[in-house]
Amino acid sequence: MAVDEPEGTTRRRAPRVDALRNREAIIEAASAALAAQGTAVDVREIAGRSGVGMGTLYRHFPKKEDLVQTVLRRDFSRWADSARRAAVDARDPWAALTDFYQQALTGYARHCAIMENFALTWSVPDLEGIQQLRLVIEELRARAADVLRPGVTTDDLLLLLVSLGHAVRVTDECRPHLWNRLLHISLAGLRADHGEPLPDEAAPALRLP
Amino acid sequence: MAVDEPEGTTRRRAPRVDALRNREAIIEAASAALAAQGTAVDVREIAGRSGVGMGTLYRHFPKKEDLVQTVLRRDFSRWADSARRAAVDARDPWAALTDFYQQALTGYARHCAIMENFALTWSVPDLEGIQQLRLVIEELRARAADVLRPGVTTDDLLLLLVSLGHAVRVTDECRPHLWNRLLHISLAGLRADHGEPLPDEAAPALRLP
Amino acid sequence: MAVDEPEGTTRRRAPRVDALRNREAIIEAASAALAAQGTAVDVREIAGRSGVGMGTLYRHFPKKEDLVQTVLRRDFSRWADSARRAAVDARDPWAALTDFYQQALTGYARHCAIMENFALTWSVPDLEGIQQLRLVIEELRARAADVLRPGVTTDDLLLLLVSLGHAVRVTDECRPHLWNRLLHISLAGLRADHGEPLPDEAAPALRLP
Amino acid sequence: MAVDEPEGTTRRRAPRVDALRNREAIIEAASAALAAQGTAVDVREIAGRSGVGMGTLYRHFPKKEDLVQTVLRRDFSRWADSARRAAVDARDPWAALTDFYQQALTGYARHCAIMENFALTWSVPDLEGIQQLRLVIEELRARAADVLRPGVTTDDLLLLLVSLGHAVRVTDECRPHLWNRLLHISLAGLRADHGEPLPDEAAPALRLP
DNA sequence: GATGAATGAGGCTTCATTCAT
DNA sequence: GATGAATGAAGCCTCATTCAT
Repeated sequence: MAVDEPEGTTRRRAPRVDALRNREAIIEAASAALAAQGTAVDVREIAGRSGVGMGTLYRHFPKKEDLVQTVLRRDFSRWADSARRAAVDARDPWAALTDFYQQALTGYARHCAIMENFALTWSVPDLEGIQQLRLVIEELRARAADVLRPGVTTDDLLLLLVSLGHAVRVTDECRPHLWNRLLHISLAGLRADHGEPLPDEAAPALRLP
Repeated sequence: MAVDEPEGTTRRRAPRVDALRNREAIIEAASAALAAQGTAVDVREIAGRSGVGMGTLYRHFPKKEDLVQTVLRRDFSRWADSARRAAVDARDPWAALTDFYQQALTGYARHCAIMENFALTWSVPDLEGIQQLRLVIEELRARAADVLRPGVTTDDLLLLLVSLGHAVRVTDECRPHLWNRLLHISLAGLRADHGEPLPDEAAPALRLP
Repeated sequence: MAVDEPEGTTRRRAPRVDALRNREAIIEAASAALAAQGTAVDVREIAGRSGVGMGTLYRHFPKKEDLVQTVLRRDFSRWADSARRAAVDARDPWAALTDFYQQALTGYARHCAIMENFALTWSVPDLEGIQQLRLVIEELRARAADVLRPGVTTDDLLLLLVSLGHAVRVTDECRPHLWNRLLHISLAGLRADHGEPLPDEAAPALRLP
Repeated sequence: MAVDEPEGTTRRRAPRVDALRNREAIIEAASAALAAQGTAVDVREIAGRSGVGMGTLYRHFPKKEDLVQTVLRRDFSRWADSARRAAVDARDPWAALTDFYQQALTGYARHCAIMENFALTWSVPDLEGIQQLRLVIEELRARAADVLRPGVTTDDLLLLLVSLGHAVRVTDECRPHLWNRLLHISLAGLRADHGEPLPDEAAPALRLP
């Protein structure tokens, strides 16, 4: 403890440089480990990969869950961002939508833990990060309203992303491009040239047109 | 003894013939537990729920994996069967396809462990049970060929099922009918009235139409 | 229960023929299993090999230990007998002794559980069966007294048997005749042509001649 | 902290450097437990005796087998060493041999697990530790060649050790010096004053002289 | 602040023994 | 009496978390 530090103080001091570096190392290692093995990954492995001891890891993240959330928020945001950027570069609203899906699914869908987490979107709707993605999708939907089948909501588009994300994960290793066909099919289904309204969420249709 | 035995009672102290009843109890309990918690469920919990001791459970299923496989094969088959039956009753090929998805997704998609297992479809393609489902889908596809978008394969339809199954699981508790809308969208995408060919699985399209 | 059986009677009735047959089958199976795997053998395996159920086995032998003791006594006696017979046929007292060892070690030394049990000879000296063997050895010793080194006791000879039995068991599979050389060496050491007295058992010699 | 630490205390809450102390405590406890109960000893008991938790034990030795091997190698080596030292101090080659056996049998022969392990000498001849012992015995044999019965091999001497080791173990508790007499007898049999050659290992003699 | 050793609850599995038919 | 299913106490091992240095 520094000599000029007043007793009993809790003044926030700038964190040590190495503490920051450690924190980053932990997050990077955790990101890789979570991507590869999902949230079931052993904390020891993360500590090992980051080159820090267990104590250090637990100083920065008192519970495994804290670390997982931190990493997932970061990775999730990056993912959402990369997908958003793909969309803004597009030449028209429809291309924006398709490029968005393409990038989102290509980019992070193989991140095991993101997919696990993404599945929680609806059970924990205020999940940080998801709002960001919602906003992007909402805007894409608004801009593409003319070419979208009437009644398609942001939730529909979000769920489609979750759904296709799972398809990607499932086929990534053995049939790496199969999901792309599914994306085409789904996107075709989103286009405006279909007459029937979509079923009301509150009243499940037992008969399909 | 047997005649005055009230129906539906008998738990604790199960004998000879009731080995079967125990076996069924174990399978039922395991089915419920696997559906709710996936394959990570504790064997003790299954034993507890079935009302049998660990030894009994392990007499019937020497390894946890044996029990899991037995239950999954059963549940998977039932699932596939119920979906198939929904299809055969349909009034036309297209309705057969849509009813099949409707039933498949309504029926068992909330079964955690089936979904885990189903996700392995492509990495372990000879997974028992999957062939049965493939055959059903293959036939549905053949019958509906006229109304299906050209180029749609059995694998596409199978992956769509896996993909929507995930959507069901994800939204089942909080938005129980949301997936239905996604199903409509995807089915619309499968219809014949779309001009462009689907992308070749071997050559990933970087640009979507 | 037979009609003419008086109430409350405990008159020993002749055991059923099949009960006897079962008992024998259990003992035979246990003998084989114990010989091969020692007392650590699974009771289930014995029941399986004998073709009876667990309940039958436990009716005849309420504890695993009871069965083990029964079998070992039988096998031990047979062993002792076969060794004794080899001795009585010998042409002279020394040959009787050597043939006895030869037969004893050749015959049953590969019986895992007998060896385990034989090791208990001294800690449970009234072990049934051991007395029989002691008598045989005592007689052999008496008859061979002239050619035996003075002071050699029955216990010495018995311990030599236990000791060599272990050597047999240890080398039986990979060097099946090595123990025979050790037997020769030991027997040579038992002959009369050595001057020094053997150390008193009560006073451990710290210095050897 | 270190200077005022009383010697020989410290149990519970062991730190950094004391990982070594813990490791040693585990090994000591395991050595005692293995000596007393053989390799069937419960891992929990070893942990309990060492005053560490299961986790600590498994940190140092990931599998029970690892701990067992570590301890046995250590104890075996110590045993072999103590026997070797007894031999080098002897006044002549014959005394070296006898002192070696005396020490080897006195010292560690009561170590259950070493005996279990030693019994595997021939089935796993490259068992670590055994080579060390072989070398010692080989040298003793060479030096004592003049007084040894012709044809006695290192394997003979090694098997004699195993064999007598078993005798020690068997009699250790109830007749603690009985084995000493057997050792005298065997050693007498090893001396040069016997005319007949030992039987060839490959051709079992059916008739003894 | 960093380190990594220590902890112990909890998971899978085996097997001697009991019990209902 | 026979049967074999049921029982449950151990036994081995893992891993999130805490703690002394």
